[in-house]
Order: sequence, then C-alpha cells, then structure tokens
Amino acid sequence: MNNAQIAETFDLIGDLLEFTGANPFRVRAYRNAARTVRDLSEPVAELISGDGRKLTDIPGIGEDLAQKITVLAQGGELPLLAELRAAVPESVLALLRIPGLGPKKAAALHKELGINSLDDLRRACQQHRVRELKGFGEKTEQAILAGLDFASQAQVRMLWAEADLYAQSIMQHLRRARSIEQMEAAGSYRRGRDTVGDLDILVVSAKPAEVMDALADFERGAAVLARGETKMSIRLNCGLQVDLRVVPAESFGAALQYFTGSKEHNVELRSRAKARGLKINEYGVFRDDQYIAGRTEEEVYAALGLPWFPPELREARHEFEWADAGALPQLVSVDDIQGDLHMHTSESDGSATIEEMVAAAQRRGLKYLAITDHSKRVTMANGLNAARLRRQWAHIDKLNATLRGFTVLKGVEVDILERGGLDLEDDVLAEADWVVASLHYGQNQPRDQITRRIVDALRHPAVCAIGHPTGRLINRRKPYEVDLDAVFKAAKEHGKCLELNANPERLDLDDVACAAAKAHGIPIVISTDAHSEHGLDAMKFGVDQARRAGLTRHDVANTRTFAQFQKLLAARRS
DNA sequence: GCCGTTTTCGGCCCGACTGTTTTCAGTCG
Repeated sequence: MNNAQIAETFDLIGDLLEFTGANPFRVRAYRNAARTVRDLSEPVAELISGDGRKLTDIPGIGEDLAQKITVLAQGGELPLLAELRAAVPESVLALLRIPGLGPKKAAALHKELGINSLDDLRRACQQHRVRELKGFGEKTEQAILAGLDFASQAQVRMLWAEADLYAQSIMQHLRRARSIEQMEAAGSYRRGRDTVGDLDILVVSAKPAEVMDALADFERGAAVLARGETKMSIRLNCGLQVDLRVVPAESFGAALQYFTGSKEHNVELRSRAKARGLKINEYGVFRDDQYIAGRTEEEVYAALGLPWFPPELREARHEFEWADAGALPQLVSVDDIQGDLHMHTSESDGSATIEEMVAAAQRRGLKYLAITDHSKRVTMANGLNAARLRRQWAHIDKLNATLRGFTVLKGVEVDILERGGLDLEDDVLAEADWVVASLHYGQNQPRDQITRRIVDALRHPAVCAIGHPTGRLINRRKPYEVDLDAVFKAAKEHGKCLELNANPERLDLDDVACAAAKAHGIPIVISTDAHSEHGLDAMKFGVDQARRAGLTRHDVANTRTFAQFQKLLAARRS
C-alpha cells in the first residue's frame, strides 16, 4: 500500500471504531495518523527500510500505529480491520453523512432497527418507526428525512472561487444592517482551501437580531437550519451552508481565530493554552476566568507566546514547529509574481490574440509571459504543428522588438504522447524559450506507464516544466495514477520545474504535493493556464495554494525577474 | 492510541443549539 491507501485505511478504521462507540481519543489517534501519513513528503516504505528517521519519530505515531503502518505498507492485512468489518457493515457508514446524525444516533438506528443503508433508513422514517426509539422523536424523524434528500444530492465541496462569489455577495448584503461594526468570512474559505464546505461569517454588532434578519433575507427559498441568540445557520438553494456568528468587539479576534480553524490547529492551540494555565475559547483568552486578550488575532496568539499565523498555514501540519524554531516562512504573495508561463491564444483554444494577452498581462503588472499554445496532437484545441508554431514565434520576435520593459517568451505546451515521447520534433522544441510538457491523453493508463511518460518528458533536454502534473479536475475528474515521488526525484535530477496550475478547477499540484515538491528542492512555477485575458486573474488561486504549501518567494521560479529567469533558462541549456 | 521537567497513568479543546428531556445527551463546528 502507498501513503494514500494507508491513510484511507486508517480513516476507515476511525469511522468504524467511532460507530462501535470506541474511546473517542482512540478514534482521533487513527484520524490524526491518517492525516499525517497522507501529508508525508516521502513514501512510508522509505521510513521502514531506511536507517534514518523512524516511523515512531513522527508525532502521533507510536509503537502500535508504526507496526500497523508497516504491515499495510508490506501488503499485509490488519486483524483489527477484519474484526471491525465483521461487526459493522460498511454500508451503515453512509448514515453518518446525514446532517444531524452522528455515531451515537446512527449506531442506535443500526442496533435497534437493523438499519444498514440509506434506503432502510428512509423506509423506517416513513413507517414512523424511528420516532419510537429512545432519544428520537417526531422532529428528529422529519429532520432525517430532509437530510436524506440532501445527502442523496451529489455532496461535493464548492470550488473556492465559487464560494468567494457567495461570500462577497452575502457580506455585501449583510452590510445593509447598519449595526455591523466588523465583519469577516472565516473557516476553510479564509484558509484558502481549494474547496469550501460551508461559509462562516463573523460579525460584531450590538443588534444580532438585525444581522440575522438580514441573512434570512439574503435569498428566497433558503432554509433556516438554526437560529439562537448569537448563532444562525442557513442553507442556500445551491446547497451551501452559511453559519453566522455575532460576537462583542472585545472577542472579535478570538472568534476570528476560532472560526478560521482548522479544527486541528485549534486543538493544538488549546492544549498549549492549557499547558500555560490559560483557557481559550471564541470569546478570548482567560486566566482563571479573567479576560486577557481577544480583540485581535495577533493579541490572542501573542498571549500564548506565538506569532500570528497566516490563515493558509493553520492546518496543524508544520506551522507550530516552524513557530517554535522562530522560522515561520515569509509566504509568497501575488505581488511577488513577475511573469506567467502558461497561457493560450486564439491560435489554439484561447479566445484572445497574443497582443491582447500581452496588454492584459501588462495591466496586471507582469513583466513577462510565455505563450504556450497546444501542440498538434490536441486536435480538439486546434493544436499547432511545427510550421504554425515557427510562424507564431517569428511573430513574437517582431512583437518583442516593439515592447519596452516587457518580454514575450516563445513557448509551447507540448503533449506527452500516449505511447511516450513528445508531440513535436526535438529541433523544433530546441528553438523554444519555454516548454511545458503536459499529459492530456491516455489518462487511464496504469500507474507505471503514466509515471514513465512523465519521467521521460522530464529527461528531455528541451522540457522546462510539467504542466498540471496530476490532471485532476476538482469534483469532476480524479487525478491520474502517477507516482509523484518518482516525478519529484526525476525533476530534481534533471533540474526541471513543476507547475502549480492556478486554474481554480485544477490547482495541481495541490497544497500537500506542492509542499512535498518543495521538500525535494524543486522550483515551482505558478501559472494560470489562461484561455482568455480574464483567465490571467486566476494567479491568486494558485498563489493561495502555494501559500498553503508554505512556499516563499524563493521557492517559486516566476517570482524572479526576467533577467534572473534567463539565467535559469541558460543553466538549463548548458 | 499517544504522550510526558508538573505525569509511564490519566489525561486528551470548548461552547452553541436542538430535541427530548425534566437536567442533559448528541451533534456540530
């Protein structure tokens, strides 16, 4: 098993254990281990065989879990998992996806009524058998029925870029409530995750009811899920849940910190507070019920002897160890980006001309760009053959002669062919300033084959970077089977870049893979893959993921000036 | 199941809201 499969197995064990009413901290241990293994920058197999770092050196992995990881990595099976599977049919885990149903209630339904699936559950509700159970009632039964309808819809997290549109329009709507003094969207939205599960909006107001009325009024047909004194939840027609919290001004920083999360980051923070004899909640930091801090996030972290963390880092991955070492990275920002190295024009499947893309890039403060239209294999996109490409490059030469303080690189997005090899002759590719190699066809090939195609492309002297290295389309297409670790090693060996594709539907390398690439010392290029002038605005989405991966300006190749970049390219040629 | 210059055993983050209760358990974030 590889890291991802081991992580999945531990998550499953966690779910099954929870269902059987196991010690919640034991459940957490498995879930933490799943996260840890998933985020590792190297295959666990290397930690088992190597004489360097051991599995038990990793925080959260003790003797028992290390042994289980070893068994799984070597293709063995876990007796614990077999036992759990015998006790709990895996199909009942679907019950946990129903809003309002947790492990206790789901287990009761399974045990008392023999419910094994969502279909069983619907029948039991319709026959009013659920309301007879202790701890259940008529309202619970109706809530489950409503939840079943919701759970049967495709349950997907929203793209960050789409959630951003909702966040902005909701906050604009809420500002009608005159009593709002401060407002901010928190949660995974603020942490810049590639997808967002729900929106958390935090407000300071002396009149909470006025703000809640405004939220209720945002959209006709939205369902109010809960409404109390300080907290309200609604579900929009699109399925997005919006949680509103109203807090006093002296608690705004504490609440913002708390509702930004992540949950794991907060758990660590609270345990550190406790070690200092402090208590921290969404209202502030307290010593013996005496308020110490809470107006701003900086104040809250400072009270615990910690620096303010950029929200993108708050995943309890490495931020605390960095802070303890006084080495929190200075994260890359959109302003650091000097050039964009992947985009298309109307010559292939883009909508704008080279001149239009150049003007759009200049308006956005960029100093250079690479035109990387598709190669001929991508017939659907009107990909270019050698003759058309050379004509385009001649045109770029002329254009460059007219530009001041801006450079257009002669590039191409060359296809990595199904049988291996590249879609253009070596002599053509050698004339390019910048070559992105990407895989668009044969995405269902087995892992070995895909990996070999990409590794071979990295070995080709003309190739500068691999475009969208996993090929995922969020919520639409899984990443192809590829051994990223082998790709990292090849990129490192041949001195090549890997792309972080900023298209909000792609965003691959994702944050975890990007951090692993950084650990291998591979320069990352963040590129928009723009197919229009507007597409250049996607840079922000890519930068957010790079920030989540802990990348600084030095880790990102296209933060360099063109002169520095030329040196990089020259080094590549020599 | 993990972890430890306050502990090798006994902890493990904290509060709002709901529904089913009659003082609180379960769920959620």
